[in-house]
Amino acid sequence: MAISDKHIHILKIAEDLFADKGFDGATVRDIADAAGVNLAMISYYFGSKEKLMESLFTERMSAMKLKVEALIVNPSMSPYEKVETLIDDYVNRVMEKQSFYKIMLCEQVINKNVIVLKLLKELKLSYAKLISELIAEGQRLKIFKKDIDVMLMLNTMTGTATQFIISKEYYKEFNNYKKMPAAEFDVLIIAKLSSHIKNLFKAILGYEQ
Amino acid sequence: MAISDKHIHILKIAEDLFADKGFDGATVRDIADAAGVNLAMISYYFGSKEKLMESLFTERMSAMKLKVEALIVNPSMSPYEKVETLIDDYVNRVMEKQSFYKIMLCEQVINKNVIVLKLLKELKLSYAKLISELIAEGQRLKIFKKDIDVMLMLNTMTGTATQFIISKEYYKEFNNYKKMPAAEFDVLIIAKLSSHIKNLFKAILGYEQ
DNA sequence: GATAAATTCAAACAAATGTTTAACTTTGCG
DNA sequence: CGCAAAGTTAAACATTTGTTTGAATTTATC
Repeated sequence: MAISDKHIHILKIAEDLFADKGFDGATVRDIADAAGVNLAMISYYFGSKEKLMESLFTERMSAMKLKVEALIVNPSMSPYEKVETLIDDYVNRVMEKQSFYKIMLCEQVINKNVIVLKLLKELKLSYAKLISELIAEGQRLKIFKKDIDVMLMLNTMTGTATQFIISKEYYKEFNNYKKMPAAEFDVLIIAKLSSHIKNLFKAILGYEQ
Repeated sequence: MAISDKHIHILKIAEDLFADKGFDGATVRDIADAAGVNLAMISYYFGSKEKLMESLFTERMSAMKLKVEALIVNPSMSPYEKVETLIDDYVNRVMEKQSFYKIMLCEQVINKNVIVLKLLKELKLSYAKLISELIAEGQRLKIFKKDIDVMLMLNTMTGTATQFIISKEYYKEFNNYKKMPAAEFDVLIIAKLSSHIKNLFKAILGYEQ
């Protein structure tokens, strides 16, 4: 199916609503109203609410894979630089696409749509495999420690970042950032999150600057 | 309202269903059927589906608070020991109560029930405050580094653990644990998770054994 | 500008949902 | 026992839900 501007617009609106209310909580009427289109257009364009969700995942996830793959094979970077770049990229992406990462979080818990599930599994495993190779390369070069639990390490990166987006408001309150403009806060927290996770990875991988 | 065995039984069933299908995805009929009670009993016992959820949160969260508080004020432990115990306790609790932690995760994303939201906020902030005092104590004793971002540190603990429970199956597949009995795997992974997080905290807090 | 295809719309549809009702059964207690 | 309270039930209720329909309108093509 060719993707038109209308498709893209509805996907964006649906993304925000799914993130706010969950898949079951956001009704087709909610989405149609927010997108300013007739109720019937959702079925007309996507076939069904389920398929709308699947389109959203296919659309959003296709962009993710390529970037990581390109980074890993880049020959001009050391494993150490690759790890740091990986973290920067990940943190930036999560902060930029908070709605979608919220949806991913819920879908991983709920496990209902088999197509979404398959996409998530594919992404997760291929991601872990790629990073494993990167780590192995660093271990051959004696930059990284032996016996790294790659998935646990990745859990720490994804967990810390996603945990942050769902408790962002508490973070602001606890650290007195309430009056800071949203844009300024985002810049600040991206830097904080990145350096925090890099610090953790340094401990896990055992490298020194 | 006094809590009877029936209350407890329904709560347990509802907990598992909410974790599997989400609050909106699990219907009152689902819960009644799974609990082996008549549909009307849910309203009779709890008032409504929403209040059932609230009861679940009040019930499950009341147990959590006390334990942490008791640990923090314990005078016979050093800050270092307290941190390590805290991690052990947390990892054990998450692994033991996976269903409830899944629900908490989704509810934090979705933010609908104001009472649940209030309980979550209270827990999160009071938790952060308690740990802050513990960290401050360690800093006075020159055991921990200066300038610790307590909430980011806690995000890493909770994020790593919750991320693990939602990607457990991928972890098994990736590390060839598929044939291991579930109980054995749980023991193994609790140990792995604990030592992993302790290692991270060592890097954050800067202490040495 | 005529014709066909694509798009949009209000209305209708059937199924599912949370909740209530009112009758019935069980329990507790003097 | 007698009887009131508590517990249980099947049925009904009013909404809400995702989806479809068939007519109207717009767009594209010749």
